[in-house]
Amino acid sequence: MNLKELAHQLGLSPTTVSRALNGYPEVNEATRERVMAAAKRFNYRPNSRAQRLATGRALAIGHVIPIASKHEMVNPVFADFIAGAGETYSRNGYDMVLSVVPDNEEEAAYRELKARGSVDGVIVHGPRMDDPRVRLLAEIGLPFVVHGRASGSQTPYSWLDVNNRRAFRRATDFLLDLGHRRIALINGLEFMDFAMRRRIGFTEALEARGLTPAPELLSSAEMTEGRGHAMAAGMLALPEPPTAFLVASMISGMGVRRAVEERGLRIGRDVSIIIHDDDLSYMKNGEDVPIYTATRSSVREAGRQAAEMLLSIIAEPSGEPQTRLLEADLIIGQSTGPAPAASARPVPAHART
Amino acid sequence: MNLKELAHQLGLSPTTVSRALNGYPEVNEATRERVMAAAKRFNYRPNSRAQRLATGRALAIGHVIPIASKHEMVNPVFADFIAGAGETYSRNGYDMVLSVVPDNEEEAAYRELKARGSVDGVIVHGPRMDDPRVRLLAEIGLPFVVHGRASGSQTPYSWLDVNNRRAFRRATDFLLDLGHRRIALINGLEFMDFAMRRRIGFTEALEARGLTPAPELLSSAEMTEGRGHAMAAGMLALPEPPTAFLVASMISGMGVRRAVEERGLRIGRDVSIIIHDDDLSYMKNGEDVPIYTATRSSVREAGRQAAEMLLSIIAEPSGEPQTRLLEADLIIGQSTGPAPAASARPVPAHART
DNA sequence: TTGAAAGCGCTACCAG
DNA sequence: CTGGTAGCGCTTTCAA
Repeated sequence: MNLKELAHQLGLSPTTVSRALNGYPEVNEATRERVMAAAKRFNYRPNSRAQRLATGRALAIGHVIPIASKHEMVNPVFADFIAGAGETYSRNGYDMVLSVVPDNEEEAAYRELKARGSVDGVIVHGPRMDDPRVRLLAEIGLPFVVHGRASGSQTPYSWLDVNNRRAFRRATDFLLDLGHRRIALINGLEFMDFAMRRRIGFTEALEARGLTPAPELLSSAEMTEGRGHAMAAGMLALPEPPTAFLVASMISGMGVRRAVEERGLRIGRDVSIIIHDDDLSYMKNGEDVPIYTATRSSVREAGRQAAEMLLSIIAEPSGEPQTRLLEADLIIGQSTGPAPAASARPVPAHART
Repeated sequence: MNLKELAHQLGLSPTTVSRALNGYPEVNEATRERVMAAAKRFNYRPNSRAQRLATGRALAIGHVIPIASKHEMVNPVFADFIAGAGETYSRNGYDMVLSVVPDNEEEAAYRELKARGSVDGVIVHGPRMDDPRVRLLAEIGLPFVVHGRASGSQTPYSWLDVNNRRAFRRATDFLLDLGHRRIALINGLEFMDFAMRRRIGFTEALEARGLTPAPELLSSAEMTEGRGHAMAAGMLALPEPPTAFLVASMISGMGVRRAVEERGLRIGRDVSIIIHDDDLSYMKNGEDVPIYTATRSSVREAGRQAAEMLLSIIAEPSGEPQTRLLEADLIIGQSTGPAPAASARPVPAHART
C-alpha cells in the first residue's frame, strides 16, 4: 500500500493525505482523522526511500567505528553508548547507521557519508586532544556532536562529556581517606582526551594533600586485559608496591585483578581496586564496600543525551555549539550482595570533591 | 556534483554516465575511462537516497537489538559480532542499521523495517528454541540469517552458529583430565538455544566417563556479573563445593571470579575456571595455563561470515537456506604472559572430543 | 554504442 | 481547506 493507493481509497489527493499524515495544520480535522484511520486500517507505512529522496534528508545518524587491527576488541563502553543513542533515534524516527572502517580510512568514511548524503549527522567517538575530525567535519559541513572533548581544537564544536577529571579526583580522594598512600593509576593512552583528564584528576587529589605522584605508579597504555595485567604486575613487583589501584576501564581492570590474584594477594584485603566504567569495583580496607565511578548505565544515558543534542542541532543548524558535562556516578554499597541501587547509600562527604 | 552535472561536463547523457559508472557492458571502453576519470576528478559520489529509490533496494542490512530494562547491559559479544558484520557490509557498499527497541516491540520493529523498505535483510541475534522471529520473518518475506539456531522451528531458515555443544564438551573433558570431579556449570538461561546446547555438551562429557552431573552444580540464569556471583557463591558454600567452574560468558565470569576471591580461594590453585567467550580464562591444577574456548575474535569472524551469507541470500533470493557451523577455538598457553597466539601450543589430544 | 524519457513514492509549491 | 504538478537524483526500459 502506497500513498497514491491510500489516497485513491479515500477519494482524496495524495497531497492531502500526505499533509494529514505529517501533521500539517491546514488539513480539516475530520479529514485528518479519516486519513489516520484508513492509514492504520490498511497498515500504511510511507516508503522511507521515497521520503528521504523527496525531503533531501537522510533521517539517519552515523556512527563511524574505526577498527585498528583485525583482532582488537570492541570497547564495551561503546556498545552501551550506542544503545542509549539508539533509543533516542528510534523515538524520533531516525535510523542509526554504523560504519565499521579500518582506522586509516576514517576520514574517507566521513567524506563519503557527507557526499552520498546517507546521514544527517554523526557522533564522534573517542576524541583525542585537538582531534582532526572536528576540523574535518566542520569543513565538510556535516553536523556532529563529540562524545568527549577535543581539547585544543580551534574550531568550536558541540560536545557531551563525563566529568572524568572530577570522577578520578573523587575516587583518588576516597582511597586517600582510607589511608592509602601508594596508589597506582592504570590509565588509558594519554593522547586520548579523557585519559589526560583522568590523570589530571588523579594527580590533583594527591597534590591537594601535599603528596607527589610516584612516577613508577603512573602508567598509560591501551585499555586491554593484557596491558592492564602487565602494568599491574610490574608495579606489584616493585620494592614498594602499591596498596591500591585506580583503573581506567573494565577491560584493563580484569588484567589488574588477574595480576593481583597471581601474586597471591587478596582484593579488598591486601589491595584495593577501583575500576572506572565498570559496574562493580573493589575497594576495601577494613570495610567491605565496592565503589563505582561512572557506571555503565550512565554511559547509556550519555548516549541518549548526545543523540538528543545532535537531533536538535540538525533541526536548528544555525545555533551555537552546545556543550554538556555530566557528573559520573559515585556509588557506595555492599560488595557481597547484588549490585546496589544508586540510592542504596549516600555518597559520603569525603568522597565528594 | 550530481549525475546530470557530471554528464554535462562530459558532453554525455546521464544515461551513459550511469552505465559507465555501474559497469554496464555496452559502453565503449574509451568512454568509460573518460567517465571514470571525470568522476574521480570531480569527486563525484552518487546520491545514495536517489540510488535507493531508483533501484528499489535499501542497500542496508538491519540488526534489531531488543533492550529489556533501561539498565541492562549490552552483551559485549554482540558488539564483536556487529564489528565483524560491519566490515563485510562496508566492503560491499551496504550500510548497517541498528534498531534499538524495547523488547516487547521487537516484532513491530521487523514489520516496520519491511514495510518502510529501509533494509534489504536482517540478522537475528540471540535465538531461543523455536524462536518466533523465524516464522515472522519468513512470513513477511524479509530475508534473514540467524546467528545461532532456533531448534524446533518448523520453518526452514539460514543460520550460522558456533558449535557450542562441542566447545563445552571439550572444555569439560579438559577439566576432567586434570582430575576435577566436582565441576560446576554456570550457564545462561536455558531457553536460549546456545545455552541449551552448552549444557548438553557439559553433561555429555561427564556421562561419557560414567559420571552423573550433580544438580546442585548445574545453574542457569542471566549472564550478568551479579547472577554469576550469586550462583558461584552459593555453590562454594556447599558442604562439597566445586573444584572447577565452567562459565558461559565473560560477564558472569567476572562474578564467579569475585565469588572465588571473596572466599579466600585462589584461582588456578584452589579452583579452576574456564570462561567461554572470553579472551582469557583460568584453568590450572599444578600447571599454570589459561584456556579459551570461543574467543572474542572468533565472534568477530562469525559476524563477518554471517553478513556474507545474508548478502548472498539477498543476491539470490530463490536459493535454499544456507547453514554453517563454526568450531570454537580451544587454546592453551601460559597465563602469566600476554594473550598467546592460537598456535602457541597445540591442543592436547585429551582436549579434543 | 548512445540518448530520451518514464518512472521510483513521496513532498512541497502554487492555484483555486 | 484541497488538488494539480513539478521535482528529488538516479536507474532502466525503449528507440535510434
